[in-house]
Amino acid sequence: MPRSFLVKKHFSASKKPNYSELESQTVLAAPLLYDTCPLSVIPPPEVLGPGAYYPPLVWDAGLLSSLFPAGPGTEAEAAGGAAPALDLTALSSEEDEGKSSGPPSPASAPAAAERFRCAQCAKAYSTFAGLSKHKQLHCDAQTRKSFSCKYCEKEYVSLGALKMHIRSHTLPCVCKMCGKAFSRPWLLQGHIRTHTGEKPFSCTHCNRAFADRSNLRAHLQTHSDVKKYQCKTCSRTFSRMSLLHKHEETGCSGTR
DNA sequence: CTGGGGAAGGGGCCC
DNA sequence: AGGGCCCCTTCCCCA
Repeated sequence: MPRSFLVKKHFSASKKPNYSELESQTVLAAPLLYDTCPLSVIPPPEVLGPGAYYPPLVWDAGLLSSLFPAGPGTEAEAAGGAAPALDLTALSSEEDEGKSSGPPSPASAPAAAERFRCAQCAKAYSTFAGLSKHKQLHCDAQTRKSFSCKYCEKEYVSLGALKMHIRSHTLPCVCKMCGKAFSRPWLLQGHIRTHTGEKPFSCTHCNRAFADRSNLRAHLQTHSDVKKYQCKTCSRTFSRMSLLHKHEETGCSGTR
């Protein structure tokens, strides 16, 4: 399971997840002002999973210092494993899947892009911030106490990570034109383009314009004879991974 | 049925 | 540390 689309299609009545609880909250009941999107929505305590918490940790101002007693990024504390391990292996493996932009192989020689390496899983990062976030979201979560989301089974080691996740439930960024809500401001920006018709990303081959850069990137594949995604069986190439998956699922004949 | 476009979600990285 | 952007990925719909 590569990803869980926690807030997917909640505006479709037929496929709407159980967000009755969320919809009763002030975040979504607020005026539909996309330009007043609260960028740092701190969920009220009742939003967070009560049973899954370690109460003294939750809203304590000294929380982070308690999580990182020796300062963030200390390899020793990461490898210490003093706290009881949590079964977040599924989450970790999920996160590692399909990340072609991930760090280089741990086996390779140290390089500029590998200056910061996770002591637990050996993943390397070019910046300390990258390593720090990785540890907070994944590896440290296996050895530290965690913050659990009330709405789903996800657990995070830091309040910041949990806050970011909870936004996918609270959807603080609301479009004032249609009322649709999003977890992040830039998602809302992209959505607003569907109203304004703005398409800032143009194809240099056919001048077709797109509102989303990723969609342009996918479109560019259609201009290429040899496309990015190739079937290992028949060598046929596809412009999108989803098309390759379809091809494989329907049974590659091995020809063509 | 297949390919392509539109829309959206989430993690990683940079500032 | 947090915000914003980038990138990848997925799902849905339509021609």
